[in-house]
Amino acid sequence: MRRDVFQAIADPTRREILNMVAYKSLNVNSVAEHFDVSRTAIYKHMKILAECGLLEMKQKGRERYCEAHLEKLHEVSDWVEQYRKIWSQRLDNLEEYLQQLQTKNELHDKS
Amino acid sequence: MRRDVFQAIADPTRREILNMVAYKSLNVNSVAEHFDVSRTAIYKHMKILAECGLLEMKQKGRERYCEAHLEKLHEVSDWVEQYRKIWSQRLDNLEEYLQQLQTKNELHDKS
DNA sequence: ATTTTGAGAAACCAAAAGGTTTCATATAAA
DNA sequence: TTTATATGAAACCTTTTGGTTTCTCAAAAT
Repeated sequence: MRRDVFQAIADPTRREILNMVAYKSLNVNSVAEHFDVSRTAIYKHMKILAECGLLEMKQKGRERYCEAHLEKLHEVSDWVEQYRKIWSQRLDNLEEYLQQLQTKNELHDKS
Repeated sequence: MRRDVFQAIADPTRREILNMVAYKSLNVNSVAEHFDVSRTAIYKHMKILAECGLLEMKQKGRERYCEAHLEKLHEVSDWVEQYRKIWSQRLDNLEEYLQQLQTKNELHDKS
């Protein structure tokens, strides 16, 4: 049972669940109603999200309200950020190179 | 065969492969050597990365060099960024609230 | 020309993922 | 008190995943 954030967000249904509870807490049933799979299936997705810390379930009477712990996504954020730096740096370099090329051509045209 | 970026990066071996080729291209065998599973297993991981656009395989003689297309990670970057905004905003609000509380207490102490 | 090497494909397998239906239990509502 | 509702757990099933071994093929090296 690998239960890390990367694996948790790999499933599109779980990403959608996360999005639903990102702004306001919802109980299990109201989340499940938005999908056309069984409540139990959705419950299991929510459990996975909870197990890796992306969600917290708070009992309130017989209901259980789920709130997102978005900070947990920092793991993904940090991971992707290192690569974003690389690829945007490369884009910048490319742009600069093209700019230089352009300048050279303009000089050449004038001569 | 769901082949999206989120699913591709869910596997730790694939994340490591991506990291290996992020800075310089490597052929299949030299990537495989760094892991203790079979070359074929690693090859399949690389194929998955290639199929979702995170990797490009370029034939060179009998070797095949793999280069990372990190820009493809923008899908993840964009997705996580929307939530990062939310959670950092919430942290800011909390901090501001605590600051105000502190200020109030100081005024109270002086009276 | 023969052998070695790098890579891809095929067939197969066990475990994990994602789903289902059914049952149990606690709380709320009638 | 009885009934309805929200949730959790169990047993089960199918497909996908991650791995294996074996085979083939083309390019390099001998």
